[in-house]
This record gives sequence, C-alpha cells and structure tokens, in this order.
Amino acid sequence: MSTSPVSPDAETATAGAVDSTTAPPRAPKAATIYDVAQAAGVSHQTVSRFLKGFEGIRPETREKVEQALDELGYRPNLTARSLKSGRSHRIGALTHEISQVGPGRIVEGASAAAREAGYVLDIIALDARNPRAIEESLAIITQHDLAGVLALASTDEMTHAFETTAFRVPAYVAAESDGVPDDPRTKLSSVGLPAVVAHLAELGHRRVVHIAGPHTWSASRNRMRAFESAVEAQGMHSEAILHGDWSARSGYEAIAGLAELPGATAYVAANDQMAIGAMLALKERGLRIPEDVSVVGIDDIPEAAYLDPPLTTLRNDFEAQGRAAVHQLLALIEQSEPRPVTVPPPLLVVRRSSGPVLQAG
Amino acid sequence: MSTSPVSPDAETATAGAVDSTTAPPRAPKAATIYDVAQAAGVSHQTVSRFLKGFEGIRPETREKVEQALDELGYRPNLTARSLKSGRSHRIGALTHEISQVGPGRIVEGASAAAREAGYVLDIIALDARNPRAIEESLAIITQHDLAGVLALASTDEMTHAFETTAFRVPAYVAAESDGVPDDPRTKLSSVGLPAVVAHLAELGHRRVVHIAGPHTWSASRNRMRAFESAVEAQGMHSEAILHGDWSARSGYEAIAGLAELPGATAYVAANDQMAIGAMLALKERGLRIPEDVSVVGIDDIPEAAYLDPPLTTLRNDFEAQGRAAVHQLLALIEQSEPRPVTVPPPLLVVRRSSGPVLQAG
DNA sequence: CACCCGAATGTTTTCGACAACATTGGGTGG
DNA sequence: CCACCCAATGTTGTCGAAAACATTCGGGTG
Repeated sequence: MSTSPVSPDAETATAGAVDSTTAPPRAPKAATIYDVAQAAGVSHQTVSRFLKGFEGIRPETREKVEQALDELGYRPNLTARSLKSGRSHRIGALTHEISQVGPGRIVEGASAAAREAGYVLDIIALDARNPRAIEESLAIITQHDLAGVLALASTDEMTHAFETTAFRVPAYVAAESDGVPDDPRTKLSSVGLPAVVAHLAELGHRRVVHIAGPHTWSASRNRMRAFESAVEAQGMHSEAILHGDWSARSGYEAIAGLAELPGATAYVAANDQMAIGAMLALKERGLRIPEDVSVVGIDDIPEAAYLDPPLTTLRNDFEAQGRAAVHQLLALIEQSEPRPVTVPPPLLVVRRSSGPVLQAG
Repeated sequence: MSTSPVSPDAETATAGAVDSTTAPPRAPKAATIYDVAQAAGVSHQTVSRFLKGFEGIRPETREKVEQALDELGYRPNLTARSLKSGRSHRIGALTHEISQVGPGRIVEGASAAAREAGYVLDIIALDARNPRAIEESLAIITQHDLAGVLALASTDEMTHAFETTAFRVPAYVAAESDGVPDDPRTKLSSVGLPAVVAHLAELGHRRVVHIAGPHTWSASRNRMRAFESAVEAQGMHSEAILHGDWSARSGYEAIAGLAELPGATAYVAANDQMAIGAMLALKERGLRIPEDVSVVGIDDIPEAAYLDPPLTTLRNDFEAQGRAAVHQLLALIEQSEPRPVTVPPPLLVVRRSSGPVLQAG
C-alpha cells in the first residue's frame, strides 16, 4: 500500500518563548603596547620586540616588560595587526546545510583545525532558497579581509563561483571523492563504495539500485561513479539510478513515486537520510528489510545504528575532512607544504539492513 | 528479545581521498579611498563623505567620485574601519554540536540574520571532549575584537562562563524555554509540551515516561519542567524520568538498560534522536508502536516523518531562534530597542507513533 | 684618544578609514 | 566695497601594531 507518511504539516499550535539576557561585568578599556611600555618604562617598540620573541633584549628589560605585560593583562589587538600587516587570521568558510550531519561535522572539524592554527572561522551559511546567495556571500568575503577562503560544500555553482572569482587571497574548494581515486590502480580496491558493493555481492545480490544525490554536487557524482564502476567490476547489474536531494523525503519519494519497483534486491543510497526515506517507502510496498530487500546508506549518521532495522552504511570521517580542508588552505596561505593530512578511509559498518538474498525469492 | 543494534564498530576499511585545489585569477592590490580620491581628482575625505551619504557635495564632484569609485571597484577595508571606530562588524558565536539539527539550524538562522544586518558570524565550535574548551574559546574571543558575543548552546558551564567573564562587548546567552513561560497565566495553555501531553491525554494515556536530556542544559531542564507540570495539570502520572545525552544511542540505552519497563503507555523524549533510540529499544522488548506504546519526540528533525513509524513530535523553529538571538544581541550592541522578534510557537505534528490506548491492554 | 661597530633601545612612519579642524570661494548685509 | 557667513572641500591627527629608520652607549682598535 502507499499510505503516505503523514504530511509533515499537522495539528495543534502553541506559543513558546526564547531567550534571557545577561549583563555581567564589562571590562573597561584594553591595554595597548603603549600602556605596557609606559608601565615598564620602555618604548612601545621594545614591547613589540618582546612580543615577537626578538632575542636581543637585555634580561632586566625583558623582565620589566614581562611583568608590565601581565599586570595589565595585555591582549594584542588583532585588528590593528591585520591592518598593518595586511593579513588577518580569519578564514572564511562558505557552506550549505550546516544542519546536516555531514556538513555540520565538517564545519566542526574545520573550526577546530583553524583554531589550533590560531585562526577563526567565519561561517557564511548559504541560503539554499536564495539564488543570489553565493554572489552576495562573495561580496561579503571580499570586504572582510580574510586570510583565505574555503568552500565546504562543493556544488557546481560553488565551484564555478570560486573559479571565476578573483579573490585577493588563497581560496580552496574542498571536495570529497569517495573511494574512487583517479588513480586507476585503486579503482577496484575494496575501498569505500566498492566495499559496499562487494559486501552486497558476497550476500548474493546481483541486481541493485542507486539512489543518488543532486547531480550538481560533486560528492553525489563521485558516489554515483564509484557505485557504477564497482557494480560493473563485480559483474552485477545496476537496475536504476534514482535521484534525490539528500533528504529523507526525497529518498521516500524516489521510491514511492515509482509505478512499479525495479527488480532489484538491494538499494544503495548516497546518504543515510535518503536511505531512511527509502526504507519506509519499501516497507510500505510490503517488502521486508533485509529479508526481501537490502538497503545501505552512506555517512553513518549517529542515528543509523538505531533505525529499524539498524542501517548498514559507510562511515565517513567528516571532521577529518574539515580539518584537512583547513590544512590545505593554510598551506596556501602560509606558502608551506600542505601538511600530510590523513583522512581516514570510509569504513563499512555492517548492520541489519543488509542481508543475504533468500533463495526462495 | 534484546539483540543489540550491532555495535557501531564493524568491518572493512577503505581508502578515500579528499580535495582538489583551485588556482584562479588572483586580484592584485585593492583600491583605497586615496586611490579613488586621486582618480577622481578630489581629496580622500570627499570620497569618505560620499561613501557615508553626506548631502553637501556638489553634483559634479559627486559624479566624479561615483565614477572613480566603480572604476576601481572600491571596497571599504573593514579592518581599518574597525580599528578607527573601535567596533567591528563581527559577532562571535559559541556553540556545541553544530552537526545536530537543532544547533545547526540555529547557526544557520543566526548567520543569516547577522549577514542581513551587515555582520558576519565567527563560529567558535566548542569541543565537547575538551574540558578547557570554553576557557580557550573565551580567550580567543577577547582578542578578535568582536561587536558582540553570543552563546548559542546554553549549558550551565556556558552560562556560568558568560556570567563570570568580563567581556569588553555585549554578550548574550540564548536560551529557549519550551512552552513554559514564567508567566503563570500561560502555564496550562495548550502550548509546546503541554500540547504534547494534552494530545496523549486525549488518546487515553495516563501513565507516561519522559526521556530527558542532560541536566546541565537549560533546554533540557525546561522541557522536563514543562513536561512534569503538564502531566500534573492533566491529572496524569509520570512513571519515570530517564536521562540521555540527546543522542539516539542514549535514548536506546535509557530503555534497554532498564531491568523492567515502567508500566507506561507513552514515552516523551526531549528530542527526536532519543525518541529514535527509544523506539528501537521498545520494539526490541516486543512492544508495538503505537499499538502497545506511544512515542513522541521534540524538534521534528527532517527524518522524523520517515521513521517507522513516522514520529509524532513538536516542531521547533530553530532558524527563528537563531535569528532572534542575533537580533537581541544587535539591540545590545546598537543600544536600540530589541526589535520584536517572533519565534513561532512550537507546533505539534501528529504522526503515527502516537495512538490511542487500546482497551484490551 | 679619536673612531668605528654593533647591541639595545627610541622615534617616526605606515596601514585605511574617518573625524576634528582648517581653508577656500561665493554670495550677502551693512 | 568689504567683512562675514556658509557651503564645499582640503589637511592633519587618530586608532594599535609593526616596520623602517634613528639614536645612544660601551668596547675594541689603530
């Protein structure tokens, strides 16, 4: 049957409140190197030299400065520093859909990596509903002088925007390529999506369907290519490629919208959310998971282990991806070698949503 | 039975790659008002006045400036501006768990609201694993001169840190209060959690259990209080308050860990993730949802409608909350009236996970 | 003993925007 | 006919840090 899962628009409304203010102690001015210099009885430049770790300072002078420094609780004014030096310690990050697990984690990782390197991350969250969002965001970026710019969601528009925009600073587009490195030697390894497909092959599956993400996302295309080449390599048959938009709703609709189901025994969704939707739609068609059909996702969102049935999926380390992106950008900014970043390989997590093909079929 | 949902640690590993670099056109210097002034044949101050919308400028002068301005593609240097004016256009936002739907959406809303007001949001993502995270983040904040500081995750530590830190700028702790305004008149209204409880009461439920979040989160405490007072108001009985950490896993364990189930016919989780875990644990105990037991969540995450069964939940408008928080802060910053922010009330969304108590019971 | 050198420290300038103050040039009232 | 006023525009100083340049002082050398 096809009972729709209740349109998300329903009943009763209610009133809620938000917020509460705090008015704690407000620190007064803020010490400058001049204040410190005066307190220490030296010139501001001596203080500046001390701060930069200059060696040639007499021990007694050094001590006076040191003392004045923490007496006044001096904190460098980064704004002044940027103005003079022409470079800030801020990284701009353009991203979509922060609230999704993947992007969210990537931002977390990026934020942490940036902080560790002494930078802060300025998040520019793109509003998907606003077609001019990217344009506007780039305008903002060019003003707030940043040390570099990062694109954390690599859709085609984003990539294109980055390629055609003349930034005054290094820019980097972080893209993932799921287990299908361009290096042909690794193409058939039991890595990433190939591992998923191999897993299904072992279980006896021959006919599979892929539920892909939006074709404008490079991650989506990568996953699709990876899937198809793995299927081919295993001598399996891809019955269909359905398309969603990463959401559970789209996964549901991709299948609920079909006049009749393809004769596949396994479905591989490009992310867990779509897998969730797909599972519900399949169940509503009267199929049991995994007895009648196996479903596999990608990402291993925290809820994946607690679905019914728990979802077999490919775990991605998003945080590491975020960190990696920042390190790459920092390398460009600081003209250094891109520190060897280790993004752990995707890990196949087998749960109950995938099972052997039953002979009875 | 109690087949555990397969520990999230499993099989096969794989290698994946990340990233790809772009080296697009790099814009050269950047025009200053002096450059513009020279090009227009006027003084830089005239340019400045033009930019600030000063009226008393001769039309011909105005025109020259205007032309030079866009010929050079002038963009104000916000750094210099902040240095001089002592105030930046950046808002620092401290937050936890961005990858969760709630916090993530809040950040999106805050980011958008900030941008609309001409500010950018500097995200400081707190690492939950690092106990000194808040401290470190506050240190960062004091340096990067910000126009204001926002706490978007109101745990006790965060609130405490904000209350005891002497910021040089306005600070605001955004807290939600779910349908339990302090105003006693509205206490029993059919709002927020009271609406959830009323819904259950209508279905004939009398004995309920709450799965709360961590007690250090104010949102969690609010929800718990709201739940209990609503239950009392309906003459129902709260069988137990279980505690989780917002995760699906914790929801699962809260119930799977019980020696025997409380004799309740309905479970209300403080968020949807815990509801997901709870549903699985209940099913594994052999209970059917909603025939044997009803489960309700809070938040209405996008997947909620596609779970099995689709989850009855209370929809929160996180984006609006984020916007509201920014507006409150901006009011403090700009010493203006806190623009009346409308955070839509939580909306009860009834799906299939809640149903009438069966007489047979 | 004059001179040179370099270590240690001080003074000035610069970054870009902007504000306070200064100057120019018409027009007008006395 | 000139002092005065005001509109329009120019000049100088400020913000905090830091680089460029300058000065001081002690010691060694010819």
